[in-house]
Amino acid sequence: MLKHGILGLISNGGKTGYEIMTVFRDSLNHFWTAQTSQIYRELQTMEKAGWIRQTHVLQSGKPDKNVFSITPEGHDELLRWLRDDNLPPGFKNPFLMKTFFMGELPVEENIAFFRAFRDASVFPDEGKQVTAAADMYRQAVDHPEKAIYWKLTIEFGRMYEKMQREWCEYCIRELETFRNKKEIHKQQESGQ
Amino acid sequence: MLKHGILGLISNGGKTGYEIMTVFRDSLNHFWTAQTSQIYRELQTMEKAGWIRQTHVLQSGKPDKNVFSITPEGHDELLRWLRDDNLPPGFKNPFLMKTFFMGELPVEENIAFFRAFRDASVFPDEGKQVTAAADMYRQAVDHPEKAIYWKLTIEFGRMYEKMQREWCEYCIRELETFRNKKEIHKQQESGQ
DNA sequence: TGGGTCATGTAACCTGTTACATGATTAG
DNA sequence: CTAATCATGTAACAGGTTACATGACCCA
Repeated sequence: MLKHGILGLISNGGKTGYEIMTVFRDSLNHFWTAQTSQIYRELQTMEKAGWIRQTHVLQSGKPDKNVFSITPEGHDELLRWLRDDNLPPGFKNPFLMKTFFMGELPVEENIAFFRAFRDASVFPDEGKQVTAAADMYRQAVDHPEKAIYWKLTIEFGRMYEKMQREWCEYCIRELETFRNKKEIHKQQESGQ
Repeated sequence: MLKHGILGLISNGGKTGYEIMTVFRDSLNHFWTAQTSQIYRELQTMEKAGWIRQTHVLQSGKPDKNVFSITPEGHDELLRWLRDDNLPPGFKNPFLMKTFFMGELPVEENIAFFRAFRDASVFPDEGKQVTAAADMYRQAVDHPEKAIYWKLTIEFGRMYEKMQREWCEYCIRELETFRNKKEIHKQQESGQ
């Protein structure tokens, strides 16, 4: 998957490992992450596979760099992957895992957990996003059709966050009802 | 993470590796997956860590089994994890990755992609869910507080699916508008 | 002179997937 | 008779994280 992300990124112009890392960090961070260590490793295997090709570029005042560009084989692979209706691999959601086993803790603590989760914005911070947006729109001068797809992924992030907040509200309501029922039960017991 | 899921599962009664696998397959499948190979490996390392303890049980008419139960140390670790507000590790969404690079394909193909995605139910099939629900409610006789948390995760799945369908609708609308604009542009050109 | 950016990587480790291997019982 | 269920694992590989290591230039 990361391999295909890299192919997509260099499909409109060669990039260094470092540049690829910055794009992941600044623009794709709301749906994928990648460390330099992994990027350089993937670049090596992709070159062996013939999907990309390396050019050593000498620079003055800066370290030399290795620019990776896509080969025709790499572009074929990119299209093949885009068209392939592979099911996503096993879905993992750590928050739901926690939620599932939360019964081990007091209800009050769980309500606090959901309140904190609701208030914590998971979506990348405004500042970075504005920069990323600026980059995108600069690219869009040449390729307006690229910007639209970026907008679609951003909209997903927004909708996901909204849904998550609503889900937290639902959880809080459910747990409060549950807690209140228990309270009444207790009071009745001690009243007898 | 899987380790903590396993701890949670055996916190209310020892289980075999096989039983743990069936719970992942039947009840937790909407937010986590795990193969037996991984489960048995994790059980080994968890035993070494002192979180769980193994009892060999002889059976007649069935193969012998190894029942794993949680130790006090394991239970401490479960609570520690539940309370730990660790950020989730790098979020990965293959669908958004594809969306981002979809500009490489014709718009018409992309619209078809979103239509297919919208119509494909990612949520586990009804039948299995009913069985899982029955299991949960059977458990709930003893522990009504456990069933509520399961309900919360199910509700997340429902809300997520709904959001995803709405997002697909949004994407289809955006791409149709984009396509229509291009069409008009083309007609104007050929009209000149 | 100290921190940020540009630039490249290695090593060890952990997590997850795929494929393989075995074998008894039970229900249709 | 055959497929499903119960039951246990190993081996190889792929993907991802953390920690470490180096070094020059530029700006404050």
